[in-house]
Amino acid sequence: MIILGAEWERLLHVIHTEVALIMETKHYKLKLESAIGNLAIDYAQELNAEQLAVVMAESGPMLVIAGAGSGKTRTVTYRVARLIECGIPPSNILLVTFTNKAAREMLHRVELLIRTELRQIWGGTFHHVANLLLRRHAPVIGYSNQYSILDQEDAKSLIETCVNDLKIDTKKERFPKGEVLQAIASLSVNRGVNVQQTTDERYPYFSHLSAQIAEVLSHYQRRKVKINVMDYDDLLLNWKRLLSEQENIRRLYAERFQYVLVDEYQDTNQLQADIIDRLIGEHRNLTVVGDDAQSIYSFRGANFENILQFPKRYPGAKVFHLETNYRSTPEILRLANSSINHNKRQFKKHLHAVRAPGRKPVIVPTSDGSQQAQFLVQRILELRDDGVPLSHVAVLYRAHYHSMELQLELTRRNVPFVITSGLRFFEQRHIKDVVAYLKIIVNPNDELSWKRIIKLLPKIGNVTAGKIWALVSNTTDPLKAAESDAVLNTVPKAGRESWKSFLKILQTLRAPELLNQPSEMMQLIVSGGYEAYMQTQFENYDLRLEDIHQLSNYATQFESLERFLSDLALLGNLEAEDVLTADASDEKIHLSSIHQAKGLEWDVVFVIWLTEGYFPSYRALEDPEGEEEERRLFYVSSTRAKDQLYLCYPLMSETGPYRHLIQRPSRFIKEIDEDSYEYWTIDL
DNA sequence: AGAGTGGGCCTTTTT
DNA sequence: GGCCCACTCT
Repeated sequence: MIILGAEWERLLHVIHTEVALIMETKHYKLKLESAIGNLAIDYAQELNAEQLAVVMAESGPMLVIAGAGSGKTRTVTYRVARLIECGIPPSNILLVTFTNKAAREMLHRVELLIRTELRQIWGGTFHHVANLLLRRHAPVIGYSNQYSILDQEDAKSLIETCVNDLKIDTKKERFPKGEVLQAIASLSVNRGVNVQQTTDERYPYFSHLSAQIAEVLSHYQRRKVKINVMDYDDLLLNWKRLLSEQENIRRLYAERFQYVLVDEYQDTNQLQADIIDRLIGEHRNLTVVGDDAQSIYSFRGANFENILQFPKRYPGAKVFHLETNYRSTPEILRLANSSINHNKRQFKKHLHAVRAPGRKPVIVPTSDGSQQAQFLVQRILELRDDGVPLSHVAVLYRAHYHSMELQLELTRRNVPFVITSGLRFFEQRHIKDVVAYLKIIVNPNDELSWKRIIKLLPKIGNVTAGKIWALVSNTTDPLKAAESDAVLNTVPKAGRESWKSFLKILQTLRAPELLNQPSEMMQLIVSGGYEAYMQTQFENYDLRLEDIHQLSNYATQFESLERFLSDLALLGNLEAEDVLTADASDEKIHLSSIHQAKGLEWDVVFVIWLTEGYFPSYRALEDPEGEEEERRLFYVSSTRAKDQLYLCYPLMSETGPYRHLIQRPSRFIKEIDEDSYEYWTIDL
């Protein structure tokens, strides 16, 4: 057999990682109870009976139905601590959570419990773990280890390029936009369903185009491999491929991860469930935790059948229930229960409160959105006078634009607030521009980043950028190729001077002493011309410059450029805030979409725009399962409150898609028990 | 081919 | 109220 160079390297790589993994992994088939006795933690003292049962359970598949506020995090934390106390090495545990922040917090709490540092434990989101694995094994499935990660916007624009390449006439007949195509691709991959079926089910008005759509998407798929990039879905898909196409790799990780815990299981999709199925191998030590009543991500492919059918898919699985709510007053819980009981498809549960009685939730009709905003500000200030700090108050809403009026009013009245905004920090233009420079240093084949930064230069638009890309791609060293005269002559005369200084920056960035110094590199990009560019482009240039400085500061803690870039791509919205701004939450009220409020809690919660069409949203109701999911969303929002809950609905709206109509209160308000709340009428 | 301007359209949720 | 698109001028 003749083995060619690249193939040989791939083999070497596989052998190398296998050996490394075997060295780390041993077989642990402990009976957990055999190790009780010399435990440092007094579990029975610190947990209630329901929680204790979960923590002490033996190996094997188990499902924990954890109601809102029932101490889910606590339970998972103690279970991990206990596994470690029983002798399971941390490196044999995998903890998958919904955000990376959640994983960090849980692991930190475990460290406090067992008084040891836990570096070797693998924890994070599915995407994060996928990235860790793929950085090791990408060559086996046809990528280089230096692949870049596309965010949604990048994915969208690459798909649009594909539509252009295929010369599809988007005018003759209305063809879906990049955003829709990206959503179709994503749903198909995550639900394990083909494009035809996705369009039929979710975009029936594009059904007749599904052959063309499929063509665009397969073009997109090949294109990504060619330029060595993965989008969010590829991370999961390629993780699954690794496990199903490479039996040796699957076996290694099945043996390595002796205990797998998955949090927020109700929001996993088919692809994620498949990955877990393949990963747990023969030992079946899988703990999944979640609450079917809080499944709110079907729009991105989550399938709450995963949690409902878990006992069937894992015969012999034990099912545990955490039904004691420590968070909310009985009044708030009663209202939430009375709403969620209208859902048919769920596990039966009897979530009960242990806290002392408090105030009844309040329903507040207002004449319109601006009166609603005035009421909120007034009530928030009264609460502050009564000793409730602003940081203990949150306003939640179904869609980001519902908060616009309130933001104006808060600003006008000088009430400080933080907002987990629609636009993620890292998706802002100036951040993406600077990061694109770094990306091509790591992955010089990254077409999107190339085009992004050269289009910032004067006299270079789509067309010229395309020509330049054609010249530098398919060369062994695209960064070097950019210095050729052929490229310079492609640039319009008026733009050649700035092109030359651009080349200088590229050269500087590649200097060996800057290798893996993302922070210094960013400073150079800014001083090398980007600052001047920002001054001409943005009226709030100084704020944006400050953002970049903070990011650069954050970058200092990374030992490699590639790690920094992966982290940025996979960091959620909330986490960005924590990472970059120390003072984010002192003495400020919190505005958030309900989705982003998942897992959080506040003393006082206001839910706004509880108006038919807004919440539940008309769009969501188009789907037959939409109403139940919207009701779960309402359940999530009301169970965020500890002491006080206010449900507000304006009767008239001057803005928004359904303006100038008399609005009706949300069905979610009408259907709850009448004596579970009181009404307030507002005079302002 | 790029850059700038005005009219029409649409408002869900995100790793 | 903001964003995208099409159109026009350079």
